Amino acid sequence: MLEASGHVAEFSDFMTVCLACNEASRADTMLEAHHPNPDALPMSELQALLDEVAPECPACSAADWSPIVAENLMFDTVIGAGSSGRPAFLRPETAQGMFTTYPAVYRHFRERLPFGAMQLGRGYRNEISPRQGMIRLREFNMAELEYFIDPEAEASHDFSPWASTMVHLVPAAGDAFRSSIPDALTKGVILHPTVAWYMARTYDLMQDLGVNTDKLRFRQHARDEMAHYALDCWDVELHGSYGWVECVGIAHRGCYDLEAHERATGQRLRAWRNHPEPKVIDIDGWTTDGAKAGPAFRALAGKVKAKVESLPSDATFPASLVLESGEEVVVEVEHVKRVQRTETVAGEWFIPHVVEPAFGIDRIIWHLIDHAYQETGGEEDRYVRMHLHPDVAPIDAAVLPLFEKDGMGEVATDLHKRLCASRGLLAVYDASGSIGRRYARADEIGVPCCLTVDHTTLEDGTVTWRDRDTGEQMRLTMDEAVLRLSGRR
RNA sequence: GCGCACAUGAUCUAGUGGUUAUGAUACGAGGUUCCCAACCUCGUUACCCGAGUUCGAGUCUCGGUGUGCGCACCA
Repeated sequence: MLEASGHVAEFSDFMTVCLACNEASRADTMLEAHHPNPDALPMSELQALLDEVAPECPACSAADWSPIVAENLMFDTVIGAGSSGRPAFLRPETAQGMFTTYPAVYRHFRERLPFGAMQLGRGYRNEISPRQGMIRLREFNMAELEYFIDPEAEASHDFSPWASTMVHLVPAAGDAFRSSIPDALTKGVILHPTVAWYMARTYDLMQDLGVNTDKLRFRQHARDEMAHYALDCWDVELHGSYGWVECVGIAHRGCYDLEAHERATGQRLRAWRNHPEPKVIDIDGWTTDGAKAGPAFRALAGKVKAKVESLPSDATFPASLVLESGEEVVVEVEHVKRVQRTETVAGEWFIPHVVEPAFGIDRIIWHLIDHAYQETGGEEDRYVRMHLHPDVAPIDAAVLPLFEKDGMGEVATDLHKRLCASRGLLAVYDASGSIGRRYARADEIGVPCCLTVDHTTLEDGTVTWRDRDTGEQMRLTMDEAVLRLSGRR
């Protein structure tokens, strides 16, 4: 499967080590001046070119290189124990399983395009030196959607909700600019409507998760950067402490993947398209008479048949034919027969195209936190707030009795229990320290609101609702507070 | 992978070849306080791992691991 998808080849770098200083370099990178595209060379040709050119080591200027070794970015492992173990790789992305199960998904969607399959899972890459904390991991989480479409069908996405939403676009050619996504599609900057559609949907998702959209941009892959099969590809980049980081890739992969797997396995990975009107085809030509041609041509019979069937209806026999493989044969009248019939063709099989939005979960979560984290005050009076969107905040509310006496503790405990019993809600109870200290604790971990129980609560059942972001307070009955919080879910 | 640096409670940090290893913050218990990290008392938690040198190593040496930075790498 990984060979079919190109990962075995594509995820390899050809490395060579300088025998003088032990510095490892990529052979193809060093030979860029001597070949138009050394990246595409097979290993043996690259080795020959390296021997011929003998480039200087970028580290020590020697020109004495070890034989080229293929370094694969996939982790290899062994399935099973001892000598019965079979070599295997940890997947570098989740996508491939969705291509190989395409026939089942196609059936599941009752054989009608468009449809999509999604997968959430881990991928593994043998990064040489990961660094950058959660940004480059050897084991990471991703969510990928393979959305299969008919390349000839008119896309009918409704872009009206995004008509006035200006986003930051960095096209492959030309300067960055602000535009709405539908405008960029109309102007031909975004090449495909379905790609534009997922860009728009992704923009909404990022906003709903609490990404600061001023720190979001769409960057189009340049031609030479795009995987060779992709027709168009836009990354969503988020800006944080590491600068602009690719967090989502939305790629139009054409029919590359299904075609590659079909070629590798022989299994049909296609969809059926009816013609608007069934096509009536008159077949008028020749074929071989197997009973006569078979014994006459033996091993060549198949090729003779192909050749004869390619002849026009006015061909005459006997005839001397040159086969595709070069042999010349004489075909007699008795070897052939006329074919004349009418066929009705209702439609055709074709390989769907696929648009793939792929989300780097860890990178997105990291940026949610990066964007939400805010320090105010100075060295002495630093105050930290985590402005997490309420939908992603792990704790929905904090219940704070002003004091744990005169029954306030009991009322607060009851309120806390009520909140936690509400579906999808998680509240914490905190009675230690001054009230300000408890607000600070809650702000620091991003609790969107605090509910404070005081003496008035004992009299009329109202609590103070304090907003994390503004510090503003209002009085609500406990019923209203519970309702409000569960309504957020 | 190469080079350089660093590694002490939950966090930040002081420190020295020699009794019980600083301090602050945080956290817990109690007190106080009627709404934004106040204050008082008490309390819990640490020298990255392994080997070596030494009477004695958290401190010195070597190796390992991890993290950061530079180079390379980043489909």
